[in-house]
Amino acid sequence: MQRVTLTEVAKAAGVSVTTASRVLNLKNEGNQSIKIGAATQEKVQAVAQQLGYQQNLFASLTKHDKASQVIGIVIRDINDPLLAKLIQQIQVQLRLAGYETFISNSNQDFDEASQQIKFMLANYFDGIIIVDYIPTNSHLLAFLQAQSKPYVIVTGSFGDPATPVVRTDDAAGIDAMVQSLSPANFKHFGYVGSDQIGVGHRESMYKNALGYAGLPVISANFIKDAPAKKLQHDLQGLPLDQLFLFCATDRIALKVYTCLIALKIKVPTQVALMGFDGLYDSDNLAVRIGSVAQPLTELAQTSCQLLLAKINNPAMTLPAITALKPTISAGTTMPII
Amino acid sequence: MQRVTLTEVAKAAGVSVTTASRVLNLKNEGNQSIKIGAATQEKVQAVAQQLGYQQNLFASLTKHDKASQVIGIVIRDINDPLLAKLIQQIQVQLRLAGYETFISNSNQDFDEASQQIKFMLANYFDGIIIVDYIPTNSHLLAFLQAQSKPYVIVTGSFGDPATPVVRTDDAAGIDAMVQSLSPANFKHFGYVGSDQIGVGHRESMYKNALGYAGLPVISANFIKDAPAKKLQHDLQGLPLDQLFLFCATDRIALKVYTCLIALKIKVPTQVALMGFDGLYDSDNLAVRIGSVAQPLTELAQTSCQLLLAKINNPAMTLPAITALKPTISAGTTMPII
DNA sequence: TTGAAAGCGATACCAC
DNA sequence: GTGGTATCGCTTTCAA
Repeated sequence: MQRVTLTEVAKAAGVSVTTASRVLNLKNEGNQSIKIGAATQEKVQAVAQQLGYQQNLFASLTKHDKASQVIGIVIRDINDPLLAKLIQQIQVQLRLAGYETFISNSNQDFDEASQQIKFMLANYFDGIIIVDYIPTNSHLLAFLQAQSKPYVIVTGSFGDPATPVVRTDDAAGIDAMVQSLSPANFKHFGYVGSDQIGVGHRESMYKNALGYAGLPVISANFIKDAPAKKLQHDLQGLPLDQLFLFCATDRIALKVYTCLIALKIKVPTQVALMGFDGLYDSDNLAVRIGSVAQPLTELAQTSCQLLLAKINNPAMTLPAITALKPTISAGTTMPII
Repeated sequence: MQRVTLTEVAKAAGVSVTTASRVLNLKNEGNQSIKIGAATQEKVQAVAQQLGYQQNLFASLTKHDKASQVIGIVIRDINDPLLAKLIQQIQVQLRLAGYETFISNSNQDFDEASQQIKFMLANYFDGIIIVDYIPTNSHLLAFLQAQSKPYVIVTGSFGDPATPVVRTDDAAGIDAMVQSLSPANFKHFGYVGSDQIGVGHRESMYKNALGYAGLPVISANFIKDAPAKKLQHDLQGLPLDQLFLFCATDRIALKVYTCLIALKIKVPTQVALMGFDGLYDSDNLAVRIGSVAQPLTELAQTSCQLLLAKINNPAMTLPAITALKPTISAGTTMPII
């Protein structure tokens, strides 16, 4: 692990550490105000290169607590394609603002996440973005609030007034979806749910929206997520004609789709299908699942904007909740809406 | 950003920094050899808590360059579900060994990856794992080799003798797949490829394996990845009877599957389907794509093992290439093999 | 244009 | 048990 230090470079180049430091920083930032002899510069550069000198970022940050230009992201599950997309967008935003990003995956484990967040607090990160955690336990939250480190929570549904949360307005999206339906096209309205965390509330939102729109709800047809065989069996119990099926997530919708096709049910003529998330927007499949699409770009933009604002002005107070509206995309599983 | 320093805690508690440091480290590690007065301990703990003291990890590492117990991972694309799975497994392995993990996503951009790797070199990471990069450009490689920081490359197909690479033996997997086929079941053998990076070589491996097994290759039927409409059209041109289709990836296989179903072709009776990667091993879909499954666990284990070995013994030389064999899983798109 | 020296936050060694 | 002090690698005054 023995790395080459600036002192060694300076010694080898026959200059002082001060000069060596200046030369190397000159290279990095093009600071013109400091002038150094051309010969000295060349010599130091050459020696640094030859010795494989690598600046110790940490040490260079210690004094005058400079910003590190690094943001940490703690993510609930990196295998969730939606979250992966989201952090990619966040990363793009941060890069535009000149920040590097380090991601910490907590793998669905809240204790793990706590530890990682604490780890980031103990580090040189300028700010932290917490993705898709709903801290039911308020211990960590209190801890976070006690620190001066700027942070933002994305997609979690927590609503503590002292906690800046940026999230999707699921209810507004589901309302918009229901309102966009042509009532003449459908006789039945069903739901396929899931036990996945943070998704259950969509069922009642859907029921509410249907009730509000004066559309008939067939609660008997609300079936839970299950293995394919089971799902296929349950689907056969539904009135498979002019049926509108809302699925809690796009993943479920895709599964339902393959089941329906296997049952020789026509989509969207017999059964129309809508998912949630906007996961399959590209042409990766032969079908494009209609969906209430998460406003990923806006989520990313807003959260970054808030975080950066807080970093640049630590005194400011961020809004507790910023809710963003999803957009409706018909895909190929819906008749024209 | 003003964070509370140890000095402030010490001052507030009316003790020396030394004592404060000792108390706080005592808490973290349960070191029994050092004895501190109970009253002092309590006081320091209380003050630290109250002030929201957070250890500056960096500063505590400067001296005697201690290990940070942090490994950095640079990944080509976090949106690639296979890579996401892989790094999750790596993370599990590293956690078992007591290491924290930070992920840097380079988003398919090699320059970005270079920058991130350099950034990690400039940091306190104990080692670096580079996931799925094929450095055609040897500049970065030379740079890496010039540093003393332990590193391992996973899944990249680069074979520089001084570069430790852990990878999947695609050819062995494809050979095994072809050998496992019952020749009586199939008349035709087709391929659906992709322009995706690092995947093209599977076509020739497949052809070789077929040739070696004395099976007929219908090269006319090797079609490229395309939009669903195009793919569907191309598929119709194939002899859709006792046809075995090998797809370069599981994603392509899934797309092909949905196209075939839409064309009312029966899988696996009329067309049998095999993908590559082992991506859809869970019950997320109504179909389980047969696949040459990447040995993810082994890839993770091996790469971590090598990296940790190098960290613990910097003098050792890691093997240039470690190739691991995929396993064949029939899924539901293959007749019993 | 260059260098000496102070200082950043924390730990480790050596006194007391 | 506790505290003073050197030290880590680097940047930043302040002199020269």
